[in-house]
Amino acid sequence: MKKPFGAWVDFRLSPQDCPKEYMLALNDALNVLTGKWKLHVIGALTTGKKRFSEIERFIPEINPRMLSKELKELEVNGIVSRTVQDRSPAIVEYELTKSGKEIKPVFDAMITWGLEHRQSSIRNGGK
Amino acid sequence: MKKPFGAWVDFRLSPQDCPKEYMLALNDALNVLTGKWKLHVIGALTTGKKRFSEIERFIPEINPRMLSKELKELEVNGIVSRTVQDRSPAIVEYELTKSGKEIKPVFDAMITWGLEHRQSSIRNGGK
DNA sequence: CGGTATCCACTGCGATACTG
DNA sequence: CAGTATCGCAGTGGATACCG
Repeated sequence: MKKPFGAWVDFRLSPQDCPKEYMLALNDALNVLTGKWKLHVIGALTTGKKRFSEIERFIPEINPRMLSKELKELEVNGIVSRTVQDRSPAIVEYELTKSGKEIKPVFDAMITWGLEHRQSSIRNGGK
Repeated sequence: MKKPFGAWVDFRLSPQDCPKEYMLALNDALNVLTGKWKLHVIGALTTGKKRFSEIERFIPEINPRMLSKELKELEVNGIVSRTVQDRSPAIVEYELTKSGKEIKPVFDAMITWGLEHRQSSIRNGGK
């Protein structure tokens, strides 16, 4: 962590001489983002704490099985927290953790790249 | 594109009122990175232009079918370029395109987040 | 050398129905 | 309300063999 990893280009990702921790970190980030609904779920929670059914309404096309699965994965990965309020009908609330909120710069980088990339794809007449 | 997208938190990702282009950009970025070997292939090519068999040696566990497939996808997505030198035994070389090289900040953001996230996971005794 | 072809296992995801 | 159970299918990826 001490040395800033200035250049990606300076190291190889595979297999021997690649900084293991960077690959792990990269994979962590990727794991958080893969799966059809992760982005949507995180997006839903960026507007604040929500209950299961609220998220469902936020992402109309998702089915409860998938939502449950994605939430569980995000929870295991420390991106969202799940809290149960023991009222008469129990209330379950999901919320982004600190890590979950801090993922924003990653999205921003992806969006920046994606927009620029789209532009150059168009310029090249490319697909 | 004019307005910098300062805050992710300011918009919802799903479904109606999310800036479509951001979602598209985000998905573009994600598409480039998903698949078991994409990261490795890009990593291999960050150290420069390489031939098919060189990449294979760089990623020993990959099989030719997968390498071929991943390279084709990366090519279609404008991340790598493929050039054939018409020597007697034809030489095929793969190289990162401009877009391919420019993806570095995305990786850096992911690594930064991943490293920090790992730290806080440990602090919380979590995982 | 730079790939394809074939086959097969595993998994992601959707649809639908059901439960404490 | 907040999920789980079951099924089924399409897509991903591995192993191995083969080709110009």
